[in-house]
Amino acid sequence: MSKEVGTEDFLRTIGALNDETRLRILRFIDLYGPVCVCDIEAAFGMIQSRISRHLKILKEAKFLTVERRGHWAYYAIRLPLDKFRLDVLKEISYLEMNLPEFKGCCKI
Amino acid sequence: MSKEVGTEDFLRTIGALNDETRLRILRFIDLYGPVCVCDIEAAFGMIQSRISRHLKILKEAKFLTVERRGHWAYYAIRLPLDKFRLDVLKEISYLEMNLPEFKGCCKI
DNA sequence: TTAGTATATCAAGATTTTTTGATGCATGAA
DNA sequence: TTCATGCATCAAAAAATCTTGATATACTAA
Repeated sequence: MSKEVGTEDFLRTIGALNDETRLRILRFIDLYGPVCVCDIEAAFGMIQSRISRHLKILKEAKFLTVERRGHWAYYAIRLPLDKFRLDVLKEISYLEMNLPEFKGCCKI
Repeated sequence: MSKEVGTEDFLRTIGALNDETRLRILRFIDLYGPVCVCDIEAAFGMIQSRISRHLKILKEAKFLTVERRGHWAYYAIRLPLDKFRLDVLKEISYLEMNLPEFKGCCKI
């Protein structure tokens, strides 16, 4: 961040973090690298539209990027990440949260 | 932060930041040192119950402390601030926000 | 005591956000 | 083509948050 100008971007970033599900998804992706939506869906036991929405919010807040490959959309931590978002990710890594296991679900 | 355990504290911290008015109040207090509620009320042109509520949220998120002196309650940045909250305050200091002027309103 | 001021809190309405289920759009296989 | 799958998006209900006005508390001065 830092070179951003208005409060709007900052609020979008903060708003993206203001939800426990999104924190868990963010940490999950941070840990398990690029994953597709169905991986998250399966791991978290949540319906697809819900996951999809949270991913969109995290993407718009510039924490994530998507890359589409065939059927699948792979979400990953956006690189490079600015200092503030890195600080946030580190802070999240310290949190005691119950994260689901990762088991790849996509048959590629 | 960092030594905090659950996501609850983190979410309280993030939630406190997830409001433009609170960002402005936080920056205002960061700039103008300990101020009383009526100072903020006067500067921001908002009613007292609204300011009071936001101050409470910022205090519960450990950004602020209160010290009561006679009629007045002086709010200040909590010291010492942990690294994450310091990072946040610095990030907020970069934001282009329109902050009201400070004019002490309390006749002590 | 009484009155006035600064602040906190409550309840109700307004606004925003989250969740769900339905639908639509691609892609790739048959 | 046709069909199934992965994902995005929409609308409506549910839940959370913000704002306001009213009221309560606590302190001070007269």
